[in-house]
Amino acid sequence: MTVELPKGRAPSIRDVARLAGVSHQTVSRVLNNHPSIRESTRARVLQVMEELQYRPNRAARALSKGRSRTIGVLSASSEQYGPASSIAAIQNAARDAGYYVNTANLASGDRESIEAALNHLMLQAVEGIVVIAPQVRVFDALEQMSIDVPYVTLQSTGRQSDHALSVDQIAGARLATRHLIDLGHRNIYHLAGPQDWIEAEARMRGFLDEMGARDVPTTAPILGDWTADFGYHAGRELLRMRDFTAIFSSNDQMALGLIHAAREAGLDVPRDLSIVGFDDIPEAAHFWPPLTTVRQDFAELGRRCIALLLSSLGGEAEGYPGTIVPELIVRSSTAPPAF
Amino acid sequence: MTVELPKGRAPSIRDVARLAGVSHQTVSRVLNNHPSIRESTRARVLQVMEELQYRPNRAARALSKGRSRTIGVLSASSEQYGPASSIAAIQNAARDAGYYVNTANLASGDRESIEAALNHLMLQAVEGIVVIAPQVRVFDALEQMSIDVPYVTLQSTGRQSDHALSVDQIAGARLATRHLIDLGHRNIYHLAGPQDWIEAEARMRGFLDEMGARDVPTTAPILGDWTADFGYHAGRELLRMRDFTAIFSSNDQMALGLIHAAREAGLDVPRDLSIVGFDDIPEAAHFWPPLTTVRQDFAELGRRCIALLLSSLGGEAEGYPGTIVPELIVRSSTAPPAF
DNA sequence: TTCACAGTTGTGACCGTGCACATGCGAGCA
DNA sequence: TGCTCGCATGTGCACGGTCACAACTGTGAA
Repeated sequence: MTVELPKGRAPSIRDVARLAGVSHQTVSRVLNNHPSIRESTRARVLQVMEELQYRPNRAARALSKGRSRTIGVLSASSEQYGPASSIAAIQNAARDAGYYVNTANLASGDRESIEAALNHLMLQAVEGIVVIAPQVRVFDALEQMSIDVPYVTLQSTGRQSDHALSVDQIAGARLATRHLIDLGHRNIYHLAGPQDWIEAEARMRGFLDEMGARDVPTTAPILGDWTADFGYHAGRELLRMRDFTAIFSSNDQMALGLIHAAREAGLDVPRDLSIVGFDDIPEAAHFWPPLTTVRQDFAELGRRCIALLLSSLGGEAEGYPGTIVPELIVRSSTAPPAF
Repeated sequence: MTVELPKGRAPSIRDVARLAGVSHQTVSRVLNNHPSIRESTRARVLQVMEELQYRPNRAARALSKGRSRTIGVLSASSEQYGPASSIAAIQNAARDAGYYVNTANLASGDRESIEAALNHLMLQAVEGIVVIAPQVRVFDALEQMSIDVPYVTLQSTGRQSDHALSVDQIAGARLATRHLIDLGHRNIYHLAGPQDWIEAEARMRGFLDEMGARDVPTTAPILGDWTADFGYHAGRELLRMRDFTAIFSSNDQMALGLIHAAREAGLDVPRDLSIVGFDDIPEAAHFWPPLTTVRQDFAELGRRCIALLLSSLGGEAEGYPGTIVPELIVRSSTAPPAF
């Protein structure tokens, strides 16, 4: 027996209902696992759904329930390993929780671009926003546009503690700095990330805290842009005066550029110069020399991020997971200073 | 004067209509830039929208028009530079065209995982799908699930020419191979990508074509998994018998691993061993030695991909852009063989 | 004057789903 | 028997847009 298919459109619950000999509401109940459905009825409905290749219409559901089940991700430099990993993890976690994810990329860091991206997300009626970007400016924009969906960022911000995931970037940076100090270094530079990225700020804070705690004098951190190119050029500048024996770089890519510059200047890493990175990208173990760095679990970060956002969406407020502490991975780019 | 806001819900076109003293249909026409609207009416409506902070409801629009304006991206290894760059470009291009993008990540390459991802996308009523994954299996799944939305992949597949973007990966691979042959190498290995990735296959084909055209005998390519780790381990295996003087790696990460293995074995790159990569990731210029590689314009790829998909969606079938030819970037990881 | 016509605006139905409420039915109990 | 109660199911409407069609206006030509 062939079923009569509706002409152009996709089958709706009413089509299913008609063929199963029930009301559309019964079909809806089957879809939503309502308890009071006779088993035989449920089976019949499910069978018709199968025959018709029925798929619920998300737009209709969203319209009727007033909820989009969509989470927005506002991201910058999403082609880099760290952000990309987090985004992937966020998408997986959201999908497991029955949510959809929409990503808006920042063309640049200016207000106009941020507003465009936020508008794009708001037009889709996202229920929450995850920020992976220069958060300071984004937060300003969020407030100024009077956007009232909950938002979350991957790093703690200090001023927005409710929205923050407490990944202890500061502890990670202290770990890296302590490692250098313990090796005997006293003249240590810090190559930081862009100014208003929270990660960059937290890592810088960790560096300064540890240096202060150990009474090691510091120089002003250099603000970079996360790229290997920047690390290379900054390295060339720095190496004009060799008044340091170690550098703590705010991410692995810039560390790679630094190593490149050091080698070009005829220095051996780690004999003449120790370098520590941050992130532990998969390539870091294969740099030459293999990079000592601080491992971040980006995937776990993404998962917790979604957990936090969902609990903030009024869902099951499951116990808030504790702080993630990054881990120092010692490889071969660090050694005691040569005197 | 304060406007009377509707209580809980967001304002709808009917709220705007009431306050502007027009019908809801007139508001709709303003939204859709209908030509026959008196300028004064349009201005009044726009002003009320501004006052009410009105935002159109995407779900309602999608429901009534029967179009979701959403494109799905099916992606694997989306945390790697190449895929991540393409995804970002796709998102930007789609946004510019007024589309939304939803990404589904493949947990693994098995059929179950692919079907779950495709289901996720279909539940959102995506109008088209971009595939950045082991396409062979995904295409099988697409056919078997009788999914009838148009789909596109970043690379030409041979058998699915309608859905393909003709980026000449083969030409890129030939460029790399030719470079090695021209330097004088005759014993060249190829470290390929995973078996059913179209990119991997195309690059392998280019390698074999060029070797054949120059009458250089070849050995069977080694199938890798795109990671630096794999390149490292494959390199250690290969270097047990040093019956080659050059390797063409299917991407830059594996090339990095190869260099690592070569150095550990006491070989100098490029004096004892020449290595060519593929992609030109931003870090490739800072490897040691800086990597000779084939540059792909991932962003352009993403843009054209969306252009193709949109034209396939029946939109403005704008002239199909020509083939992108990758470019060989010669750095310091290649040299004539030492005899 | 009358009519055709273009420009501008309004009316009501419809898209697919979920909710509130109503209804039918059988079991348990006084 | 009559009543209550809980399960299983049905009816009608709301959600916020768009579409088809109707209606009203003013203008120019016959």
